[in-house]
Amino acid sequence: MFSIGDLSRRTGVKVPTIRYYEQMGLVAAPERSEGNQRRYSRQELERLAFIRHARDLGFAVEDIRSLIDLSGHPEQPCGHADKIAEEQLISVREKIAQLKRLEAELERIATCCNGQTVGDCYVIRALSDHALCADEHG
Amino acid sequence: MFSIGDLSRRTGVKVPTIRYYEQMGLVAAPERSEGNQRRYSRQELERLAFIRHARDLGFAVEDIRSLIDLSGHPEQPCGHADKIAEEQLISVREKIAQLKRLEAELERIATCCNGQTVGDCYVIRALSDHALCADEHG
DNA sequence: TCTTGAAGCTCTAGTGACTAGAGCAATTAC
DNA sequence: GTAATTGCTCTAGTCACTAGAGCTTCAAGA
Repeated sequence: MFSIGDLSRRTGVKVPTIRYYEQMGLVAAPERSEGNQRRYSRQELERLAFIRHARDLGFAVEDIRSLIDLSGHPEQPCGHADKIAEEQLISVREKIAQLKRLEAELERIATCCNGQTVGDCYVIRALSDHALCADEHG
Repeated sequence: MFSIGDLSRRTGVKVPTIRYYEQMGLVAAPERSEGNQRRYSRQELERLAFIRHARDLGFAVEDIRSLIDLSGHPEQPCGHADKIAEEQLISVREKIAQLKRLEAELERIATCCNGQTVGDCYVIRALSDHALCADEHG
């Protein structure tokens, strides 16, 4: 049996976060010691590692809930799991595209400032006047 | 003079968000009509457009506060403004790098599933077993 | 002038995914 | 036995909004 601290060290999930996941129903409430401390089995360790891994990949808690539900039914078709992963991939790609637009604009703004004072600072001027932007962002 | 709705239409900032910015002290409390409704001047319109633009570029509200303070002192050196923009650029680049790692991993996971059921679904297996990952992420 | 409907007002609470802190109790190592 | 560490519950804070209730004001047409 593992204490909550053991679980935290083995999965990389912080102790308060584990308790938060329990509150949210992502992990089941575990057994308790005589002194009311949480005691986890290996199965619960694995589930938490699964959650950690999915969070690292950017899945929302609700998606993780679905994936956990699915993994409890290994005989069902996996179209739903594939769909969740694919949508996550699409969402990550959209975020990358948006951030790249920002990067381009910021790069232009941050490197074009040859001014000495705020009065002729390109950063401030560019923010004040959208017309100075190279293209649409946001 | 503009109503809060005029301001919203002209800047693209939603009405509740304008009120929220006022509460946060990002925009000053404007004059009021006899019936207690907000009435904005052109100057306030421009400030809100500045804020909108900076938010679109991903600046945090605290950074925007600094940039606004700076823009009120055009005679001061603009090193601080440049620094804020540069740090924002660095932070955007870090986010892009992290998301690209996720993209690679998700692509591998989402496209490798040739299974029919959850039991042999690569998405579920990859999440359960970090050892299946191509490299470190998260 | 009256009426109607849109727009405005304040206030509270909710979002997501945690994080921080207070004030205790239990466990573990020496 | 004792001291340090770890654990417990509970509340509140983070960020940047967003939603909703219940009310008032405004602008345009009849």
